[in-house]
Amino acid sequence: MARVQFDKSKVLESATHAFWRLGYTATSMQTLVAQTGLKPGSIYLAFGNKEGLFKESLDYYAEQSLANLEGMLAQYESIEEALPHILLALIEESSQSEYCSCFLVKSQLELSDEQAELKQHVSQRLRKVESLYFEGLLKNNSEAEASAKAASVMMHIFGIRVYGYHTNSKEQLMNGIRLGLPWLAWETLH
Amino acid sequence: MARVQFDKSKVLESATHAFWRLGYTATSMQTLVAQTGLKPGSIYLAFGNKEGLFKESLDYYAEQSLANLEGMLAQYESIEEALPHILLALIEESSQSEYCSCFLVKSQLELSDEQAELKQHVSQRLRKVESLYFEGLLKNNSEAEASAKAASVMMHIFGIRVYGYHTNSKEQLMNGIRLGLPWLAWETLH
DNA sequence: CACATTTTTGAATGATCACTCAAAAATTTG
DNA sequence: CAAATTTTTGAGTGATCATTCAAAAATGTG
Repeated sequence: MARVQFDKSKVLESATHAFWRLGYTATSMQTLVAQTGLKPGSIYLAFGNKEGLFKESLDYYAEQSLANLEGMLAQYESIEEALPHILLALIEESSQSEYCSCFLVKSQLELSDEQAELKQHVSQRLRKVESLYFEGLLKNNSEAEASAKAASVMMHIFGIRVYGYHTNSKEQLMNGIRLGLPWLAWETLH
Repeated sequence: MARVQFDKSKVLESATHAFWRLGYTATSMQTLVAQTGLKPGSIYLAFGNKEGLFKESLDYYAEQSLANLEGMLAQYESIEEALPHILLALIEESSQSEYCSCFLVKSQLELSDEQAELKQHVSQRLRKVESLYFEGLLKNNSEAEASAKAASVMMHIFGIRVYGYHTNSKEQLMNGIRLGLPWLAWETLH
């Protein structure tokens, strides 16, 4: 065959799902072979090695997340209006069965300094999310205010990702973020 | 030998350090053998298996953390006064080289539903931390207020643990938590 | 349609995984 | 101090790990 036969996006979809759920280390190549339907040789030809497939899975996830985020931001007048909806969606997501937290957050915490390059790769995608919030906040805030508010939003998102993974209490999460982010336009939620 | 020869607390210290830094899956028994100085047979006689050693390491870490937290809370008049110092210490910690985030948070996110028992074990220790904050907050707050504030504090702590692991900006973290926790007695910090 | 090129196949590789166990050593007990 | 009990030792276990590669199959090219 001179043309690629498999659907790369479907392969990345299933690889992402496996890595997301089990983590980088705990996902074996044999699991990936089973999940993607590809034979070992095909994976190694297309992605180099396990780390290569992991990186492309991270990118696949990050691109979808960023696109989804930009879509949400575009739907509202201001970021102060959009964020309550975005955060509510994260909280709703966290109460689903088989909730896996955030692939980027999980990967960030799993990687140690021995995998500095991979860790930086993840870190870069997380910074991209923060800069999206920062840019939006610059419209109605000074640079210092926008920076602090973006950091606060990121910490609350991380909070939801961790808190929501070990407890199942939407109400508790909502009360927490309403208290911590009082400058958002919560009144437009209903 | 009819008496245990090795110092259990020293063994748990080094095992905790390895699990904390590398994660449960990525820490091999051979690494643990090298780090603890014990031979495989001794580890298995004392702790049953890798999971048993991991659980005792989690408990070792959790007990130290809770004791340290209780010590900090006892030093101040109110929890509103104590928390700025506690959070500042977490931020300072996050800027150290070889910072490993929080062992409990990392473990919580690493474990999937396939390891439900271990996951619950971690979850229980995290809830213990939250209930400590909740109890302290009950002194000056209604039950509903104390509950929401405790959730907010936990989310900010999770935020510091994740944010501080991928970025190195004490200032950004401080600005973020001052903004999100305005009801704390920040003025007593200096 | 033949030949060059590229992809797929899947059994096999050596390394490393968690874990075992019989023998040796250390300690308690009588 | 001798016998009983318990711990330590460390080479060895089969299973699973990431990865390879020669042969087969599928396409592009002239």
